Order: sequence, then structure tokens, then C-alpha cells
Amino acid sequence: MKAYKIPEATVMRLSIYSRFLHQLMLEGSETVSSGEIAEGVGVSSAQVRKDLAYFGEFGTRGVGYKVDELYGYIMKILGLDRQWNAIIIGAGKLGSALALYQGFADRGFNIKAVLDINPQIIGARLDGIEVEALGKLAERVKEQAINIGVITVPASVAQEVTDQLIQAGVKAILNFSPRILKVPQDVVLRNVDLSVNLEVLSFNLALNHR
Amino acid sequence: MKAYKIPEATVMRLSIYSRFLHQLMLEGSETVSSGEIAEGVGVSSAQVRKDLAYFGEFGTRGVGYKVDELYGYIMKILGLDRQWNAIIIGAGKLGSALALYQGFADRGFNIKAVLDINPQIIGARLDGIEVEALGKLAERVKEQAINIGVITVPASVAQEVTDQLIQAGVKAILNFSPRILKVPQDVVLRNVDLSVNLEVLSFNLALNHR
DNA sequence: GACTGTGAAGCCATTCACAGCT
DNA sequence: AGCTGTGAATGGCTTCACAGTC
Repeated sequence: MKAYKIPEATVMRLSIYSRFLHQLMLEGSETVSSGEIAEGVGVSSAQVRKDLAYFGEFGTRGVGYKVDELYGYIMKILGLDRQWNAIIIGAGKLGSALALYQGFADRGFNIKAVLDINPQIIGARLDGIEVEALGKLAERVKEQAINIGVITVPASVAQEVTDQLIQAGVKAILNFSPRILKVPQDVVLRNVDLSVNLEVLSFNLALNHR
Repeated sequence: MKAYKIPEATVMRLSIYSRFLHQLMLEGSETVSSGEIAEGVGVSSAQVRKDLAYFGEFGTRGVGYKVDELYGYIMKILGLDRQWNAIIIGAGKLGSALALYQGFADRGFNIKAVLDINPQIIGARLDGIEVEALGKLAERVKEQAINIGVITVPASVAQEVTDQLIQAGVKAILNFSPRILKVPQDVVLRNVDLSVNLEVLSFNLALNHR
């Protein structure tokens, strides 16, 4: 792995390729070409090859890629050859929905704890997990060896819980609150801003409706 | 508006600027500089000015921008000076959470209908909205003048409901399913892929854990 | 003096096109 | 003949730097 600076877009596409390859495995395909992957996920074949070239040479000229092998390589590159432990802060509608989302467990992400500050919600059960008090944050992060914090609290308290997560040693944060969070250099942060996404649609609709 | 080809990144930032400006309005600020906006949302001041320059000249040299004016301009640019009607397809955990999300209504997005195929869920009430049968799709889209379709169904049926939405005349789709959707040129599509986001985190964590 | 608006430069990602294997 | 791997060309977004304005 000669990885140094990999474009984020490349990483996102690798995730998508891996799902496509998984699909092919279920269908029993043995080999696949960059062109077929490209067709399947909606990018160019050169793009597929360039993305893979960041990490090595996985194919055979004249033939293509062995589906299961390539799948294994990508899963390893993405760090999905192991399990990750996540904690969800905020057990409102969105936090609860994420806690119960099967897609996470399927890819090796285990929700180990769900916290909230609202006494009305604390104690509720989500599948196998009980919603606990926010005060348990540091304790749960340590005890469950949490790698990833998921933030689904209102914007007003998002920075505060982020600081607590970082204080407790969490190095990766997925933020669903509509708030720009400040984190140290060594903490990875990704934002999923639902309103921004809708507003990009609105912009495009408005362009046409003029 | 000389708008021709606006970078998507610019549109996303405008959405974020608008929230920051709204915050400033609540705090009673009169004017703001590109540097202050930049500081507040975590980009460069040149970036802020370039983004705005796509749409006109909104500032005063030596002074900055009038907060409420700039807010109004951006809201108009984003098409948020009007209401949009949305339909949610899939009333599982995620669909329900989105249906109840206050952030949408606050920005002029009205959830007019929520549909599902599961008889167990049909008839349930989410706030003021009753979950209805998927078969009502075309009827509801027309009757409620739906602009935006939100897809929160499993990957296996995502393309099918997408086709139905397009058939019914919907021109904008927000897709939460982990599936690459094919849509015609004149339909705007945005994907919010929860697994991809977690997997980018995983990739970065794995880089450091090696 | 302060801050906007913008051409030019720089940088980064994507696409092209072809040499190199099988 | 077919398909990968990759240097070169392209295209697009961001940063720089400064002239223009208040």
C-alpha cells in the first residue's frame, strides 16, 4: 500500500465498488472488468482503474479482476476486515433510527451504546441496547473500546458532546447535527447534513422553475 | 443572476452560510465581512467571496455585507423563498425519523405524504400524517403538487419506486438507499449514503491503526 | 484603513490514450 | 484481441494577490 494522500472521492467510490462486488459474488461471477464495474456504479472505467491504482495492482491484463479477491482487497483497504465500535449520542428519532439500522452491523459497525440527556428517553430499549444517561459517556467509551462517535443531538449542544467524545479518546466522528464542529487535527470528522442536501435539490429545482 | 454552471460545492456552502447568517440575525448583527463568515463556517474568506460572486455583488467595499440582505439573497438563490412539497417513500425507522424532523419544515420543506408497502405500517400516524399504501403514489404526487421524493426503502426496491416517482412527474429525488439509481437528465438526484460515510471514517481510522 | 470583487496562478481530480501483459 | 496500468492532457475548484471602492 503506497497510500499517501488519497482523494476522499476515491475512498467513497471504493465503498461503492465493494457493494457492487458483493452483489456480483452473490450472483456467482468469477471475474469482472473495470468497464463492468464502471457500468454498474455509474463512473468511467479509467476512474475505476485509477482509484485502484492508488493501492496496488489487483488485476490481470487482458482478463480483469477476480471478484472475490478484489472484494477482499477493498474491504481491507477500507478497514472493514475488522469490527468497529460506535456510540450514538442523541436518542431522538434520528439517533434511534440509526441505532436500529441493520446496514451498519452488516458492515462491521457495532453500536455499543446510545446516550441521551432527556430523562424521558433514558431507559428506553432499542433492540438490545438500553438508552443511558449522557453522563456515562466517558465510562462507556473506555469500557466498550469505542472507535466512532455518532452525533444526533440538536445543534446547540453538538460542540459540547463532540468535546466530550474527544476528551474520552474518540478519534472519528460522524456528525448529523447542522453545526460546523471544531475538532483537533488527529480526529476524523464527517458531516451528514440533511438540510444541505435538500437545499441543493431546492437550488436545482429553482433554477428550472424560473 | 448570471448563473450558468455553479459548482455543487458552492451551493452546499451557500446553504451553510445561510444558517450562519440566520444565527447572526438572531444575535442582532447588522453587518458581516467575508472573513467573519469564513471564520464561522470553516472556509477561506476568498472562498466566500468567490461563491457569492457567481450570483452578483452583494457587499460594500470597506464595509462588508448587510446580514439580513445577504441572508435574503442567499435564501432566494437556494430557492428557499418559497415552499416545497415532499413525499417520503418508506416509513421504516429512517423514513419515520425524517417525516418528523423539524429541520425540514423550518426551511420550507413540507412533508405532504408518507407511503409504505407494509400493511403493518400503513395507517400509522406520524405527527399529522398518516402512512398510506404505496399504490397511492401517483395520486398523492399530483394532488399535493409534490416537488421532491425522498427514498428510504430497501435497496432492492429503490429503483422501482424511483421510476414510479419519475413517472408521476417528480423532478428531484433524495435517495437514502444504498443503491445507485438511474434517472433521466432532467431529474435532480442526491444520494445520502450512510454506510459510505461510516466507511470513509473506517478508512481513515485504519490508516492510523497500522 | 478596511474589505470587496476578480483575473491569474496553483492545485487536484478526472479523462484520454496508449504501452504493456496475458 | 482484450483489458490493465499509467504518464500526459484536460478541466474545474480553490487560493493568491491586488486593483477598486467606501
